[in-house]
Amino acid sequence: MWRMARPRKPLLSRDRIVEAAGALVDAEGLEAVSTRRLAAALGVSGPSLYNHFRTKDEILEAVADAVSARVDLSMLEPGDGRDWRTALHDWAHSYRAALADHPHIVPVLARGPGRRPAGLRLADAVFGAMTRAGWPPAQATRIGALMRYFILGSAVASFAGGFVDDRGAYDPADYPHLGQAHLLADRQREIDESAFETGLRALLDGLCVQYEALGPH
Amino acid sequence: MWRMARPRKPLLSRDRIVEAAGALVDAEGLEAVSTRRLAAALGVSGPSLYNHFRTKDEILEAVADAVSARVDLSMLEPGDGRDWRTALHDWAHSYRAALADHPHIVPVLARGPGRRPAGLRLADAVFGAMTRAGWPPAQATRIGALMRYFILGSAVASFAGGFVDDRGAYDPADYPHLGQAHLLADRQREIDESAFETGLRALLDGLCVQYEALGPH
DNA sequence: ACCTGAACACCGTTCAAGT
DNA sequence: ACCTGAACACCGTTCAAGT
Repeated sequence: MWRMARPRKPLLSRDRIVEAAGALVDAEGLEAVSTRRLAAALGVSGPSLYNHFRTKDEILEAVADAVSARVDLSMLEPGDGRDWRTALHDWAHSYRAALADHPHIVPVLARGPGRRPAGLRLADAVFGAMTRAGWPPAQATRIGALMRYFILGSAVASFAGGFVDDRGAYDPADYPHLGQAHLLADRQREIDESAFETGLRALLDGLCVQYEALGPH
Repeated sequence: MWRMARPRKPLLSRDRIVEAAGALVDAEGLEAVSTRRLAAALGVSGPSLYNHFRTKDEILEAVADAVSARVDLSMLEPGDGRDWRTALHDWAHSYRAALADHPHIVPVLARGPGRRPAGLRLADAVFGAMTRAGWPPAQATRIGALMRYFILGSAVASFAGGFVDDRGAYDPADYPHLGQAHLLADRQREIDESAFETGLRALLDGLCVQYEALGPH
């Protein structure tokens, strides 16, 4: 008589948890994620999650990391033919697109790369591409950071709040310049989009100015 | 025998609540603010707050608005002599300084101006200054938005997380370019500062390029 | 009008117990 | 090793009751 077969199959895994948490965040937002709700979605009881993650926060970090991991980095890789400006431009768009797909997790991502490996890979890829293009290392680091600031700042403001839907919420008399039309909810989407484009172009134009000043390549 | 004097003096007011909430946020962070803790700090019981605010979130919005209200806007006012580029530069610095003074509320601020009056006044002031300088209204709106993206994105990343203190947290082999030194915690502060400066300059240089293209003034 | 205590429906996390 | 139920110490918010 042989002993009982040990746990035939773990019900949970880090990957399954992250996937379910991501789906819950996407569907109902960050504040809808509780350990009990998430566990229920996985057909399991609340405390089970703690066999795979130390805290709920770690689960959300992992969800954020999974989104970072989906950002296209091909334009920053050594083999790619694009010049640094074009590479930065295309990367910014692919980054923004990944965030737009998962707007509710953006505030977690914006807190900084933390220990998230995919976030660090992003920073590393930009750094590598910029140094290869001739930027000094210190400047390459700054470019990675400042692009992140702009892209994530734009995403937080655009995808997580913005102006209010209610047309009567503002008294035009209080804001002499904006009063007319510029802060209505239905205009907000196009403002966000065009402000992102304008800002990205300004950033890249400005970096070109600094690049010229480095001397010939 | 005259009837009991009616509530001699309200114990609470919106202003007192916002002030206490702000102090609590500054001292212990956003997640330390519970209605019970806040009420206790005010010498009152939890539900009392609901006589003055509809939700806890509204209290935090008011705290965020109070921080916005402290941003210096003098450089954007009609009388001021500064050209638009200098005004934008100085405003960005005063904005960042106000956020650095209250780092824990930054994530709330970053969600967008919402219904917060001080946030809207900021947007209005930038819009007014840019149109007076000759920018077309649509561009003036975008400049306000894109500057906000950059300033708040930088503040969220810098003041609320960033890289990790633990020097052993990263395996350099995983990040060939960053491995050496660029992501150590003690370097993070100077990186944030210099990346902000570099990005701000790039943004302003880039806007100047676009401004020239508008034609003569 | 403004504050209170009690209560409701939740939280994140720990832990002894089971297999 | 991995999952469970029970429990702890909290939450935000509502509401009847008091003054």
